[in-house]
Amino acid sequence: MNHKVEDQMALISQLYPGVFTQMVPQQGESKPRRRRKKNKDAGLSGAKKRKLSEEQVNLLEMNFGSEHKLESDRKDKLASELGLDPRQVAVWFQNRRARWKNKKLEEEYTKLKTSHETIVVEKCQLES
DNA sequence: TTGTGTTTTACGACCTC
DNA sequence: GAGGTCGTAAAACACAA
Repeated sequence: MNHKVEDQMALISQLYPGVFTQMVPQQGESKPRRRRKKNKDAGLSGAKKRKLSEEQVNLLEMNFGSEHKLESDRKDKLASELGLDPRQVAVWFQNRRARWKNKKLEEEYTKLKTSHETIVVEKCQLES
């Protein structure tokens, strides 16, 4: 899929070793993850995966805007407001945090890349 | 159409507190 | 143990050819 973030982190850590050591634990010899069983959620009685409505997403976004983490109470309240399973709300927040983190990473990468390019230009000017 | 790339929803494995 | 991240499967969607 999308390897942009990995590329960015590779470049950043090349330029600034140690920057991501806390965010990116070394997974060098990562263990193989087990494949998920297909359509295990028989709880939904064969229901297909459904996109959330615009209204639901809007309310979730509003809540995410005010607080990125979700206490049990707030999760249950939100879920009943949205007519969703609390588990769906929790998953939505997990995925939203992941997207937010990627976005931040991308911004950070752009900033670092720009400043790196500026420095390279300055260096060339000084050398010439 | 349909083949293909991207986004979204959902879950398993593992980690942390 | 509950709830977090990470990696990824699979459905949904967008869209060029």
